[in-house]
Amino acid sequence: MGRKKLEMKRIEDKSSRLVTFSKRRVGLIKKARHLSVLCDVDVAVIVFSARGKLYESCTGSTSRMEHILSRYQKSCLEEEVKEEEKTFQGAGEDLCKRFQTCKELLQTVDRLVEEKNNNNHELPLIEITQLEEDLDAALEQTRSRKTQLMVEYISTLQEQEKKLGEDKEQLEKLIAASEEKQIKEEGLKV
Amino acid sequence: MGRKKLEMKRIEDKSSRLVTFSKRRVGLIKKARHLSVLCDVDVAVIVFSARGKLYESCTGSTSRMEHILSRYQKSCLEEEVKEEEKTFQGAGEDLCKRFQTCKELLQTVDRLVEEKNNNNHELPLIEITQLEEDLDAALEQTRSRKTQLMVEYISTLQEQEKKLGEDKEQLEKLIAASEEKQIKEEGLKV
DNA sequence: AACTATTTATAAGA
DNA sequence: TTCTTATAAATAGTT
Repeated sequence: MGRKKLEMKRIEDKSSRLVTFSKRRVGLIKKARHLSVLCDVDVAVIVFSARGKLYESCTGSTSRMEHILSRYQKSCLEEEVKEEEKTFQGAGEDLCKRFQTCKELLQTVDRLVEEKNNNNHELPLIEITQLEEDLDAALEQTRSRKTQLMVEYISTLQEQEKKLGEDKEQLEKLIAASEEKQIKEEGLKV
Repeated sequence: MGRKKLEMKRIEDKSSRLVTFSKRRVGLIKKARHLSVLCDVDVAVIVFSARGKLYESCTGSTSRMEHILSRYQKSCLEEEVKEEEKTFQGAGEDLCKRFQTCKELLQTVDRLVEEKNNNNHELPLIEITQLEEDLDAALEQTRSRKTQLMVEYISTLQEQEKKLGEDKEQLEKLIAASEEKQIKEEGLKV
């Protein structure tokens, strides 16, 4: 749309490329807004310039990028589940597929944690502590098994400790009694 | 761009709105692709129709929505940190700010976990187990403190158990010896 | 930043 | 939907 038709390939002249980027980026975001307003739909646009600068636009009912991205991820998960249900129907295979979905959730979590770590190389101790505590809370539903095993183990050990303690007491009494007896007997002998 | 200039507001006629949605959606994604190709940049477009259907486009170096969204979130976090560093300079306040950033990460994790839970109301046991194990792995760096305390506690108990076991053995020997002595003495007496 | 010749997108109609 | 076409919008190259 201009004096000359452009080939659909990277514009080699840097200056032209930057100018075109500026113009078309604005144009794209404008078009996104129009689509959103005219058709009453949610639209998000994310652009990263060659130098990594972020340009974003989010229009529609929420106008919050965070929200539309959350909706996007949810939508993808739902789509996956549908696909899985279509393609696989055996119980075992279905399980494997659901498992994969979990895997992907975990990859996202992994990524978040990793990015967090990369951003703040030296988290203060207090923050690490808080992070740990809060993550613990978030995981409460799923991570109970391992903790439970440990608790059970502790409980077993505590019982053994108690039992051994009682045994020890009894044995000490026996020894005391035995010694008393010996003393008496020795006393008698003397 | 057509026979008539449109007002920039929701198209009330449903049929027209749907047709326009279809046309402009395709147009928007085409423009996104052109921007990406011509200027050699990464572009993502997400559209949700009024009925919740997802249309997406991701063009550029990665062409993976997952990747550009991860980059987006990273970029946002970096921006936040910058803003914080600009606005706050006291050590205490800085800590509070970083803490908030952590909070937001955790909210995202919370949301993911919650959404996952909402999507699959009845996760199979095997899957819960895997989910828990993998989340555990993802958290390894941050959640060690609590586990460590438990491990230390177990270790203490184990030591006590061992010590008590040894004590018990010794006491039993003493009793045995004592009894032997008694028997001898009783034997002598008889 | 503006301008303007062209190309592109698309609203309405078939 | 799909195609056609008149017209609006976007924009490439120029200033």
